[in-house]
Amino acid sequence: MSGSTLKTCGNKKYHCTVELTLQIIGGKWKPIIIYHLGRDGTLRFCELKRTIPNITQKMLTQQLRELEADNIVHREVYAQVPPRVEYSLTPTGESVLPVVHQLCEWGRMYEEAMAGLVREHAEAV
Amino acid sequence: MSGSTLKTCGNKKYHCTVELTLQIIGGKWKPIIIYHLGRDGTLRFCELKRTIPNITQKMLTQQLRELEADNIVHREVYAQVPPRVEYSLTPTGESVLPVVHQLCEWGRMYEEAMAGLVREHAEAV
DNA sequence: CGGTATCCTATATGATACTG
DNA sequence: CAGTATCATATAGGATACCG
Repeated sequence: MSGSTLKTCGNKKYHCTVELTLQIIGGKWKPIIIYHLGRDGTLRFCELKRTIPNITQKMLTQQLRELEADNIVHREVYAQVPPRVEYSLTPTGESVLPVVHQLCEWGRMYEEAMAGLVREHAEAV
Repeated sequence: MSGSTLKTCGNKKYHCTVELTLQIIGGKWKPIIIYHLGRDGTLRFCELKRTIPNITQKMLTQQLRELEADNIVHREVYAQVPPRVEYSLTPTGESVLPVVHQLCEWGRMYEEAMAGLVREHAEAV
């Protein structure tokens, strides 16, 4: 961990594998996208957009393209008018689901723990 | 997950708990710092600095202060000349170790899988 | 030794308008 | 519907110099 030699994987440069993982799933919207694709299996662009209300079209496109380049997400284009594009997780994408869920789970525990500390402090006063 | 209501925990704002977790441990150097404190128990500032060769003094200080504010790291100051400051994980900080390790582990698997894909491709050509 | 302070660059994210 | 293109802003990260 954290040696000074720079490694490469695809387009990513990193020193240790935590960094690599965070470069792949660490974007503001990426874990959310992965989570929903993991839950729903396949979603169209507009469905993802509706599911994640605050995301802009630009960010959704961008993050999906990066996830696709990193072999996390599969993009299936149907030659129709109007166009239909469906997104789903690749096997590699599915392998990262437990990681995303653990991030979620730890955050939930942390949330509660901090709420507890605040309560204790309030009672002490 | 990903509702549009903004939650608050300490100084952090987030929609879902993945975001919260990544705000806490997602900095460029934070997982590395946590990892080393998890392995070594207690480290002085200069020891951390030496252990993470590429980090600047400013970033190390900054990330440590944020981790301290988030109750991940404990900072113990000894009133001496020259000064001596020791850092260690809080119980909350220790609870995040498995998460960091899993990020590490998934990255390692991903690394190998991608190397495998590249090899296959090379053989096919 | 363990920091601050200042300045600067790079990257991430966002708002808005337009398009096949 | 599923995008692009452009412009603007915010935040992260870094180089360097100085300090008790």
